[in-house]
Amino acid sequence: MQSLSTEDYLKAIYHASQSDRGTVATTSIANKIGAKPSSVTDMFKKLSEQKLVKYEKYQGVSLTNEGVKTALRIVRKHRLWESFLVSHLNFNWDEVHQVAEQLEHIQSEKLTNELERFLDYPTHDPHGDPIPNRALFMKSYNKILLTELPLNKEGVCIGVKDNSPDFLRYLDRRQIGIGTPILVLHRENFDQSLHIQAGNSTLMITQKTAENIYIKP
Amino acid sequence: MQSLSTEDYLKAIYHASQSDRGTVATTSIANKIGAKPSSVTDMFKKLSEQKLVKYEKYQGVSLTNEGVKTALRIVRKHRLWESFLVSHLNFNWDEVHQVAEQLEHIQSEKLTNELERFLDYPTHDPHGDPIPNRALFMKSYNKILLTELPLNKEGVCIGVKDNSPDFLRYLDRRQIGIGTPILVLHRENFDQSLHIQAGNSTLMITQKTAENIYIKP
DNA sequence: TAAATTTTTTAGTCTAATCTAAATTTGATA
DNA sequence: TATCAAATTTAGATTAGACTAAAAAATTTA
Ligand SMILES: [Mn+2]
Ligand SMILES: [Mn+2]
Ligand SMILES: [Mn+2]
Ligand SMILES: [Mn+2]
Repeated sequence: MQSLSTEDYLKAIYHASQSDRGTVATTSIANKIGAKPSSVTDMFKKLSEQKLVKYEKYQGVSLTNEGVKTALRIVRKHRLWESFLVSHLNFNWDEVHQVAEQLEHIQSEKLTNELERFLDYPTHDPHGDPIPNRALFMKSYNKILLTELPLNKEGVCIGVKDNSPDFLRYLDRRQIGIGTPILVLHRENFDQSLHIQAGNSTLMITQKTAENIYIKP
Repeated sequence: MQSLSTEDYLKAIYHASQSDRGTVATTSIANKIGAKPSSVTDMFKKLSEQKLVKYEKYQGVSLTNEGVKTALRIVRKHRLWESFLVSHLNFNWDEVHQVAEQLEHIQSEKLTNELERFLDYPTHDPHGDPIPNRALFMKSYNKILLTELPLNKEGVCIGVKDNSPDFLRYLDRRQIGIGTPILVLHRENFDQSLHIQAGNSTLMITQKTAENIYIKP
């Protein structure tokens, strides 16, 4: 049984190794967790003793199989709770993360599995991220960034890379959400900004926005 | 904002002062919490500094108004979650306490209030205990112990005093639950055991059982 | 490749929450 | 009311998780 803190570290390492592929650096976790690098080093040692990560001084960490499983159990709970908050408790997708950050630590297999059943076995959370099933398996669609969608080829928004409330509320105001059909009408060469059709409306978005939106082509 | 531990102490003090009326002794909390008396003394001092309890050396503690409010906010969450687990997640009433013990610490007013709305503003939890509303007000029925129910006077089970899984499962086997109509057919003078009619079946229960069942006369 | 910079670790400190053992106070008993 | 037992507090130690400051290693730059 892990402490709340070690669970957050494992999850952070898991997410970091998804994007970085391979070993994860001390500072990258320090930034994610909001702790000092020296604290992260301490935790790396602790996790290493528990055989949840492989750690070599100055070389960063990587999750062991057991570490991945533990991380995925947290991710599963996090995303199931986010789904519940949106589907039944009137939360908006920009409000759920903070609360799920706490709920993900509740220890009860029965609770997790019954929640999953109650939600009718959802496969993706409100941000379009895949939810590991009971066996910790998840299938993600193959997806591209909106920056990669060819001109005049219809796509559908299926997720976001940046989960910050600021970005999510910005998308709300632009009426872009999961499921919104999107068409790139024009790509401005000068600054890579895009004119797109999102649902019924035509609008302009910056490159930075486009590279945080996932598209099913 | 309180730590998980201080919240559990406040709740324990609240419950103890409900039954004991007045100040609460160090050992009584030590037993409830499962800690040593010396640890409890330390916590009493901390809570006293935060003005959540009134504490005088060797004289025990009593909650301040602010302490009562804080305790009731925890109790509210505990009982709402218990209700949710039973009504939507297929938990039995003997399984919910342990999980609610964790869920009660989740910090989100919106979550609590939306959960309450989702459950349609329940007034009592699965054990028959009253749920404080948003204003922390709760009205409890007036109730008596089954030991006090007069012979041949119809009553209804509306709660239990002992919430332990052992007792609750025992009641399940006897088909006694919240709402079960109960009639005392005979009281044995020798050992105060009772012959009762519970729902459709007639059965014998000990005094100890009877004094843990609340009845609406 | 040597120097400078950045990253990471070590050493030492702090706080919250716990404990044990010893001292103190209270309250009951003789 | 003096004595004793029980309850409570104090003193001192421990553990997890964090921090700062300084040292060491790795990496980048000149
Ligand atoms: Mn978390
Ligand atoms: Mn999410
Ligand atoms: Mn609790
Ligand atoms: Mn209850």
